[in-house]
Amino acid sequence: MRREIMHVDVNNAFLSWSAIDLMKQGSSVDIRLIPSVICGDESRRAGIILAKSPIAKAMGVITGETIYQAMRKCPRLKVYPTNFKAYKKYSDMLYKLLLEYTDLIERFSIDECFLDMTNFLAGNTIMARAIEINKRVKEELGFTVNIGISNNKVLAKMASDFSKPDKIHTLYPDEIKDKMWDLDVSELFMIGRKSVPKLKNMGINTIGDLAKSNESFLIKKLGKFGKLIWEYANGIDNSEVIAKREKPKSIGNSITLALDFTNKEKLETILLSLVEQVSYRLRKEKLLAQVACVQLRTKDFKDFSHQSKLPCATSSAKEIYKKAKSIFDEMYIYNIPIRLVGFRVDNLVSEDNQLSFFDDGGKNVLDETIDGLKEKYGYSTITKASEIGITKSLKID
DNA sequence: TCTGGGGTCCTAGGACCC
DNA sequence: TCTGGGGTCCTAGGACCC
Repeated sequence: MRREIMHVDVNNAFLSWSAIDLMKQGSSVDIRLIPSVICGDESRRAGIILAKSPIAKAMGVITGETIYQAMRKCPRLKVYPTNFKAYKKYSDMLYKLLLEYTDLIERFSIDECFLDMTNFLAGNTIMARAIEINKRVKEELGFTVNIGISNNKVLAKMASDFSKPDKIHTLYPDEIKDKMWDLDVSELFMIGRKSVPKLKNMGINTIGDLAKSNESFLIKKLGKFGKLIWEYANGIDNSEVIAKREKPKSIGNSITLALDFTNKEKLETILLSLVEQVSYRLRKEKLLAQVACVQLRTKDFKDFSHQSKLPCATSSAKEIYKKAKSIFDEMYIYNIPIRLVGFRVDNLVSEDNQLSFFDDGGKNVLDETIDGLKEKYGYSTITKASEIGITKSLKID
């Protein structure tokens, strides 16, 4: 059956949302209209550009570069911090509005949704619906969206990426050749930095070249990924719009340190703090972890990670830290400056699945008490000694 | 004063078993 | 002291997305 799929993409989400929020707080400038960027915290060495205004863009500022590079291109640049609380709020407002049009919405990221409209059009055309959504978002929420329309997700997503902002585009199968095949192959969803040179070496420059290339040759060269991108280039995608959020498959946190650390005890303290954060999130999701994974990044940007199975599925900070510490001991190399420490848990299983087999799933009273307080007063209110230690060492050292 | 943080999925190689 | 092939599990690393 032919599906009716829409992809809704907020134009310049972080910058637009920050702009609206700043004005709501009394600012008289609309930062969308001046040379401005949203940027991570430079003092924490996270100073990279996350969004830029049209004027900043015109001056050559690009997403992902450092604030230092951006300032050289555009010295008058106004820099604003991220405000994820506000972003979440506007994202939820958009989602709520979209729910008036269909029950089948997949929140693909904070600023993108897929809508399956197939059984929700009630005699209207999907284009009429898109026009209405576009208008209402602008008028009621104060920002603009691009909407892509087609019969599957990948085509709808490609369509929403055509000219911006505040536009509606279709990309039906009979339009693929005209609208998509002339684009550079790097524009195709899932083709990133590393794949472009590989494809160019094979003489594949445009999406059309990819579509017309030999599928088995691509599979031989790139495996499953080759099949996937060949299908995308030909507009083939049978994946469903998934409305309800599934449980996460892994949970992790990482931190770039304000300074490179070589000291083992300090790194361990940071690791403990990450384990506490991660295990808290794990318990909130009512999940248990079976694998622990420690990630380190050196001063010169070499990443390495080690993982190991936990003796039994657990969400206890103490149990998990025991494993994390032993993994770290085995990885730690004396005197190598470390830039980033990360910790994640993997192979997650649901608490209730597990409890029938193990009496307590490694639960512990201290974790539960702390979680209760965190729920009541917010995450930062109560911290174990290790977390306080962290804040201090990050600031003082 | 180079280069964030949160995820998912895939692959390759080694260990181990039959 | 040398040898095959299949299967599964585990780990490290790397690609992609936003």
